[in-house]
Amino acid sequence: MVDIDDLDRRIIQALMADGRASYGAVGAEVNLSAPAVKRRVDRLRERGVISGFTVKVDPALTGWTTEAYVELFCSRSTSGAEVLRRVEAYPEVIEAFTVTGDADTLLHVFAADMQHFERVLSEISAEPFVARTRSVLVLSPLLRREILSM
Amino acid sequence: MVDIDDLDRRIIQALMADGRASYGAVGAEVNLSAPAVKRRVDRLRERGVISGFTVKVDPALTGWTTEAYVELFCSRSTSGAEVLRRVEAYPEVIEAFTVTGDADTLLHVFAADMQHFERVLSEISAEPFVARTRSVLVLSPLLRREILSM
DNA sequence: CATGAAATAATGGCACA
DNA sequence: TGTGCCATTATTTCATG
Repeated sequence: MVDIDDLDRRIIQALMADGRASYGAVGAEVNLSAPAVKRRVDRLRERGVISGFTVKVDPALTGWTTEAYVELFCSRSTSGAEVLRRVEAYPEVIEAFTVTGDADTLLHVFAADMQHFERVLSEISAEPFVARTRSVLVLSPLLRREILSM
Repeated sequence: MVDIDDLDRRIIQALMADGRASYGAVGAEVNLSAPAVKRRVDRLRERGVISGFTVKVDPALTGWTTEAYVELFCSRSTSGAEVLRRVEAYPEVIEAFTVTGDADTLLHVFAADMQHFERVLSEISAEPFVARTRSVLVLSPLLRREILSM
C-alpha cells in the first residue's frame, strides 16, 4: 500500500496494543531507541498513516446501547457525497457505506433505546432521496476487535 | 449504565480526541490537576469503563481494503457462543453480532482483496452450522466516526 | 483534591554508519 | 537518510496535607 517498513509495522502493532506506551517501551519491543521510535511515529502521523490516538471505551457505557444496521434504498441514483452530507447530520450514524446488492447505502446506527432508534429511523426514512429502508437490529455483539493484518 | 460523573465524561472525551494527551493537558481542559486526572483514569480502567488505548491507523494502509458484511443463516438454532467460537478463528472477521431479521448472525469482514474474501467466505459457508450466507460488499466508505453521545 | 518532590519520559542537538 | 547517545524540558507518580 504504502512505503512503511517492517519496523513501522511493529511500532504500530505495539501502539495498537497500548496506545499510551512510552516510546522507550515501544523501542524495547522493536529494538530501537526511544528517540528513533518517536521520529518514526511523528513521520507516520505526518504521512497520515497514523491519524491519531484514542481511548477504547466500553460501548455499553456511552448510554447508546441500541445498535442497528440500516440499508437505504435510494430513489434515484443519488451521489455518495450527497448521502454523506445528509446522514452525517445524525450523530447516531457512525458509519456509512455505499454497497453492492439490493440496497445502495448501508448505515451503522447507535441509539439510546428503541424509541430513540425509531425516531432516527423515521427521520432518515423521510429524507427525500430515501425510497425505502431495511433495518437489522443487533441483539448481542459477539465479537468486536481490530484489524490485525499488515 | 454506570456511575461515571460529568468530570469522567469530559476526561474520556478529551482522551477520545487525543489518547496520548498528557494528564496535565487533560486537566487543563476539565479544570483538574494532573494527578487528579490520572487517578480518575486509573479508576476508569479498573472498572473496565476504559478498556485501553490505541492508535488510529488509516484502514487503507493495513492492506486489507476489501470490506464486507456477511449475513449468516444458521441451519438450526446454533448458540451465539458456538458461532463466536467458530468465527473468531478467522482474523478477517472483526465483528460478529446476533441480529433480528431473516439472518441469525451478521459478520463484519475485512480481506486483502476479492480473492481473499471469496476464500474466507467459502470457508465460512462450509462451517457445519451455516446454511446460507448473503454478502454485502462495501464499495466506498462514506463515513467512519466514533460514538459521541454520553 | 491540590501541592511538591523524585522518578520517568519526551524531545531536540550532535556525531556516526 | 536514519540511528544512537546525551542533555534539557516536561510529565508521571507518589508522598503528604
